[in-house]
Amino acid sequence: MRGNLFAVAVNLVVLTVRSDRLHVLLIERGEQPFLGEWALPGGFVRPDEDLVHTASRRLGEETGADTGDAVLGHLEQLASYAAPDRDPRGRVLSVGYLAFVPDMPEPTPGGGASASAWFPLDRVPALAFDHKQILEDGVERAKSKLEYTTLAASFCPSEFTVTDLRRVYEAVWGSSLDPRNFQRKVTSTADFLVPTPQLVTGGRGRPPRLFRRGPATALHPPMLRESNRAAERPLS
Amino acid sequence: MRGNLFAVAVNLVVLTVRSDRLHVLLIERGEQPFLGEWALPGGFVRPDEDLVHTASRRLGEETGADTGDAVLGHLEQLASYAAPDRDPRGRVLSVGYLAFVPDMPEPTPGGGASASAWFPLDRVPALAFDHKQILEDGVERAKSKLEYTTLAASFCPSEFTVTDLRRVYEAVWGSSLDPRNFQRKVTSTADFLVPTPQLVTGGRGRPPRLFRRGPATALHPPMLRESNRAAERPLS
DNA sequence: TCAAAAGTGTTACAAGTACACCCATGA
DNA sequence: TCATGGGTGTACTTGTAACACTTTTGA
Repeated sequence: MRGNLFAVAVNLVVLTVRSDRLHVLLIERGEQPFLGEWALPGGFVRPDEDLVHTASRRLGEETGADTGDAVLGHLEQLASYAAPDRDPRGRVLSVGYLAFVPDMPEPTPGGGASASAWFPLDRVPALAFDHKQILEDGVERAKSKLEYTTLAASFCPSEFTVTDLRRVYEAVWGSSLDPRNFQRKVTSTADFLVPTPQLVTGGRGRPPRLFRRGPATALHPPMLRESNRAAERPLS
Repeated sequence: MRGNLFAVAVNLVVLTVRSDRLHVLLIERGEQPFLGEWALPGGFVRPDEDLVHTASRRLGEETGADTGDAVLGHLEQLASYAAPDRDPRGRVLSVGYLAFVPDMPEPTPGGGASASAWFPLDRVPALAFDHKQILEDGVERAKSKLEYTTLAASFCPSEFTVTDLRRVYEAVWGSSLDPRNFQRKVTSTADFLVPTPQLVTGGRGRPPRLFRRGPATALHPPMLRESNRAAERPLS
């Protein structure tokens, strides 16, 4: 076997929707290199540890929730990054992971971080290493995954309304969707949403019904974003 | 930096269409471990070499064509595999790459291989390491990429007929498509196919026109495979 | 002139878009 | 009772499926 060895790290693009905007979890580095700069959470893969185990462990440490195995949330491999000069310490390969989590309290930093916080995607600071690229790849993957899977529900708590789900799509895609057609589309897709007997009272209009995730994973036919069809209609 | 280091390899899922069937390029290992068994072509990443450079270099060595940079063919990263026990020599992370190449002459083995050959996908022997998994992931990725991109043309030579292109879809998906509707679909997608003035004579029927690839990369709306439509209409 | 493959036209149907309209609640 | 958001009905439009039909060649 060749002698050129790599350190292998995992970096997480953890996305959530807060206040109708897509946010990413960033940590402030508590050690060299890039001490004090913002970066994606991550860590080195331990001996005898599989990649997804490292990712799920670090995700739990940063968010407090065990989102890797739980019903809520979603974790998948994104891509690997190994440019020879991407880390000043030497040859480090980073495997990017993409995570969707429901909105949760402020994070508690772990794993070599001095602070951590949720950033809206249009307010992301300069990032250490090549993490800007990893983040962009993750966001692009997230946008297209919503088109042909039911993963948007991974951003929601265990029970949610159709409007909650629509706001996830609008936040991730940055465009607005027709509430009436959206309602019909998601409620008529078999096994996507399971209705509960409960309605949410206290809001302004007619109380919406609460749903749970169904067993469906794919959306056929897909939900199309604006950009696929015609000129984009910005949200705001 | 931690002391647990990995060797990093690249493994290629090289697909092509020969005789209307999807084939994968396999090598017979010329060294330990798994000496004499079939495996995906690959190799270790050299110092100062980026992942895609390793992949493109090894692809060129195995096929004789420089398909990574050329107009013909396609090369993309697939996923990384790093189970602790996947290689008996120690901790080895393998980055899978997926390549589409036009049909070409028999390959010449390189890089630690004693032989290499194209195998139809339904005649693939047992594979070394976890290469069966990598191959399955690559084939599944290929199938879905044909749905929403123009990459099917990467399997064709620089000039090809609509029927050539249709046979690519049929070989990869393992299903047959209506030649008349397929014709309309691909010729009416802007910038997918650029007509040349030439017709192919010598065949049995009306001579088909030759096309080149256009600049389009995405297919909107996507080309749907049978399985997508059948799955969505179960027992009513 | 016949068989075969390329390519066009047409009808039927499925799905998405746009929007009118009704429902159920809080203020 | 009005404003607000949830939810349904429906005409219009786009795209696919199925298939009849014409075109252009070799045998």
